[in-house]
Amino acid sequence: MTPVSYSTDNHALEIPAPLRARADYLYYKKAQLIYQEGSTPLGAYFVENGSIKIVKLGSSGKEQILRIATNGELLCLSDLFSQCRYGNSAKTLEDSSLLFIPKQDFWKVLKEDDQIFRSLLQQLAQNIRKGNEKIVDLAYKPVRGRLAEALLSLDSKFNTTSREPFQVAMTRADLAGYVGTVKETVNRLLSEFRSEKLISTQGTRIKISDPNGLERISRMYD
Amino acid sequence: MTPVSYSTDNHALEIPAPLRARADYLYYKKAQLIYQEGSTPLGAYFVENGSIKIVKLGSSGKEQILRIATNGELLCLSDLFSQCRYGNSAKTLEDSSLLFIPKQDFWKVLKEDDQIFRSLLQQLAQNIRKGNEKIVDLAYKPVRGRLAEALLSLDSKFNTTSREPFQVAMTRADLAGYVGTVKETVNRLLSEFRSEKLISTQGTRIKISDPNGLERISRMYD
DNA sequence: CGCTTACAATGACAAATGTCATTTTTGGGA
DNA sequence: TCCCAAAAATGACATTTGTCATTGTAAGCG
Repeated sequence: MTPVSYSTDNHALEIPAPLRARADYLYYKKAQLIYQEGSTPLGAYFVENGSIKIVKLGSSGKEQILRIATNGELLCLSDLFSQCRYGNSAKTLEDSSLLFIPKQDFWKVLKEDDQIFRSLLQQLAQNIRKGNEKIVDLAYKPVRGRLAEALLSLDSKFNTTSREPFQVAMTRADLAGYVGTVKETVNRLLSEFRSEKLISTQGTRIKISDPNGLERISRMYD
Repeated sequence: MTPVSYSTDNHALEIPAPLRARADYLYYKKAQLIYQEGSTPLGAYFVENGSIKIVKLGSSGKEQILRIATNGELLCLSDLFSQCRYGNSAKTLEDSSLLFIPKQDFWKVLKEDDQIFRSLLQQLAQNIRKGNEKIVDLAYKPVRGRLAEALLSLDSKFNTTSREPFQVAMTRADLAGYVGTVKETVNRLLSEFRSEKLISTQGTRIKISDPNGLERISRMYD
């Protein structure tokens, strides 16, 4: 089995065998806290299965979702490198299983296997790049555009294979946290999108009917 | 009342000798482009002297300042790690001198000197952390709060030693790009701050009269 | 020394978005 | 199946912020 072919995107990352070998399995139920901002990192977490939101609390307790990690992704890498306390928290969006590798073992593997080290660095650099794009979007793209973009990116992140309706374990409040707004605004804009035939919704589920239309809205302000 | 202590890091980072040994000296005049988003990284840049803005273009050509690098800081580290094109551009804010280390030499040193590697990783992790804080601020803190915060952090970044009036080579447009707004809004808010006796201005210069007041405004929305 | 250009400052206005309050819908257990 | 709590949806309203237009000011250069 050939390991490590980390493409620049987030589809089906493989967890390197040497790390997997030293890992413990952890199971979390939906909406559980994995680690919390301010506490001390004890090791690295890989997402084996499920989805995790990486969040940071903003003004008056609103949570901003920094990113969403799915299968194969590594959490809290930068915190391990920085030797500091956690700079953010991680919570499950749905029932999930993770791999946990204690700090020492983690560093040991990285020391021994330059290949893995490099690929993790690349994952880190990729996160930075995404983060920078998020900054620019937040600074200059209106909520409407950000929401359109978010729907597309979430859809591609979660509906990798199936053509099923967009189904994510995210409430409107989560969506708001992801986009950087409040849930009322999300609802209002989703209503607009609905009447513009860009999406349809049934309960929590959101189905994208016109990806090109959303794409256009998202790019309208670039 | 607890004394104000905004941002405690950046005391004079030293450029590691092994890197310095292999570096070329580059001199840039004010407002010059050092590298541009989309082009291929050839090596690493250290700021020897001066100040650099790391920017990314947003909607309708507005530029968002991702961070400002001063003495001892390394530019474009994540781009070197990611093996991708530059994800942002760097421009001087004032006449500056930089050290340039070609990619190969850079990696060589990192391979040989674990100490340096670690410290650069830490610098990178620190940037990520700052970036995440920027994301949360942009998402949830009003411009007024962000501007107050920016004035304090810029003051501490540039006026490390002297008690001189805040003097940065930044126009109001730069300030707007740093905070994530437009220059008119910056001007309006600076006027407010002025009439609230928090700052005073003479031309481009901004002097902070009441750091605690600004601090309070900045934290008002946390 | 004045000219010219870039920048700062301000006002009027419209649009986007947040807040608060209320109603409707949904989905999971008793 | 019904009921209830949680979530979605919507409306009214205030505020913040961006846009456009104009004026005032400062700084560099011949």
